[in-house]
Amino acid sequence: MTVEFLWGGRARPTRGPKPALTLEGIADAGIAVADAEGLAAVSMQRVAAELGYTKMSLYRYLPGKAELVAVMVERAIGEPPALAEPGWRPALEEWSRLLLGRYLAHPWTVEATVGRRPLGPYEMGWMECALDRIAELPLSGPERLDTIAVLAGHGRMLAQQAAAMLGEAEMSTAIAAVLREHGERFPQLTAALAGAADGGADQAFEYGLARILDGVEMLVRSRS
Amino acid sequence: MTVEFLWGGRARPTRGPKPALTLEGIADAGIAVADAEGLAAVSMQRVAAELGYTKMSLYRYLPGKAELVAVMVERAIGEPPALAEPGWRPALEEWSRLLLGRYLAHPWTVEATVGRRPLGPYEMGWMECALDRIAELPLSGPERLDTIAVLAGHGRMLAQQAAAMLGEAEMSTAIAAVLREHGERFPQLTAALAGAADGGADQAFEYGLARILDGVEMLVRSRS
DNA sequence: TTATTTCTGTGTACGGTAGATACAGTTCGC
DNA sequence: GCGAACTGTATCTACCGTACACAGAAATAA
Repeated sequence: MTVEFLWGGRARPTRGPKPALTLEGIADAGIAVADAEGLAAVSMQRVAAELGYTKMSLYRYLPGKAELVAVMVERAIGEPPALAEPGWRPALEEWSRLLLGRYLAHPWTVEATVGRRPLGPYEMGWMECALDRIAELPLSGPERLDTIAVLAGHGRMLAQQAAAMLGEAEMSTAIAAVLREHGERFPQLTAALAGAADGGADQAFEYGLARILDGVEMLVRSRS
Repeated sequence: MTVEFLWGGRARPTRGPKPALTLEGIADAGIAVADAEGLAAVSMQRVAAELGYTKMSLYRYLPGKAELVAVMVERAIGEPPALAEPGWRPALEEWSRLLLGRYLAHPWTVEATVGRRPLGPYEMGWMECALDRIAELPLSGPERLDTIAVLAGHGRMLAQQAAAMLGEAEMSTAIAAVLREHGERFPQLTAALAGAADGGADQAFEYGLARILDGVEMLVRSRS
């Protein structure tokens, strides 16, 4: 259902009144709501109201809410990039940072893409353009897939973490508040957090990215 | 709100009738529903019906649904393990595999733990016990935190991926079906998937785990 | 031109959700 | 025994997604 909607071309009928809305416009309205108030605030009613129409009119453009969210995700992630960096490692770094940027620009995309769901053309395009840059490495097909999956997962995790801190004061405030009271039960956690207050999320992303790519580079070197 | 509920002790009042339910029993009923039919099937009504009570009676034990899910997650993740393996790397491997096991046993926990939310005692205990095993490494506090965050994120990603394949035939069926039609647009993806059909998720998890820990080991060695 | 067909947006209705509130019954401390 | 405190229940509001019937608009066929 959703997969046909994402991949199938939608032919405009010739008869009848001109449609007042467009699929893209509806999705953009949904994205605006999600950006401002979170994915939970996105309802048919809300999106339709944002456009000045009734919720039922949206069903002329989409089969249901699942498809709305799917299209929103596709447009939020956007077209896959043209990677400028030469060499597989800088290219993967660039790819990872660009993907993180998309996630950070629309933090709700992480929430919207958990669980079983079909991928859209853009999302597949992102995978394709990363795989293209590591095609020549001495890695098997599954290994290449797993490599970019780990990188994408790392970006998702960090975007989620960054979004959690966004509305809050400093670091993951909930943790801090709890540690102030139960710190003695978690000495290592307390100690590790004491040395924080630096770059935060940016630092964390680059640290993980470097470790993952170091690991990939080790494997590649061992096979050359 | 949720954080006080997870961390604050609940004192039983002395007067009045005996409670017919327990918080643990309610959470377990919720877990049973989520295991069998997914997190979406968990509603106050459904959980109460499972116990033979009306939904409003649950509000005597929990402030709301958010707290129910939080308690469900805590019980599903369970007590942090006592890591048997000696040495930091085998210990982290054990920790990662155990965590993945918990996620796989209750796939909805991944879905239930996206976005900003307070951590419970068990979840913090998992972090603590991993941090304890890498406390002596030449890594800064944030680096130690980021290390286990990357590992946890990898486990989450894989559990999610495994859950997506669970109800389906072979590999991520949606991708396969799409590639059958639009394969020429994604040559690298097609090629990479052609060499699959092996261990699948298990293989993918071990691959990523090895790469990440290789990267950490490189960093540790470079500082010794 | 008129009639017909097809599509648009809307109004209504239904079953589901979370939760507030008011209430009747039970059980303890005094 | 009595009153206070607590239990579970019934009722109510406010949403949610969406199925369906319908009036009006636009393009085609007559």
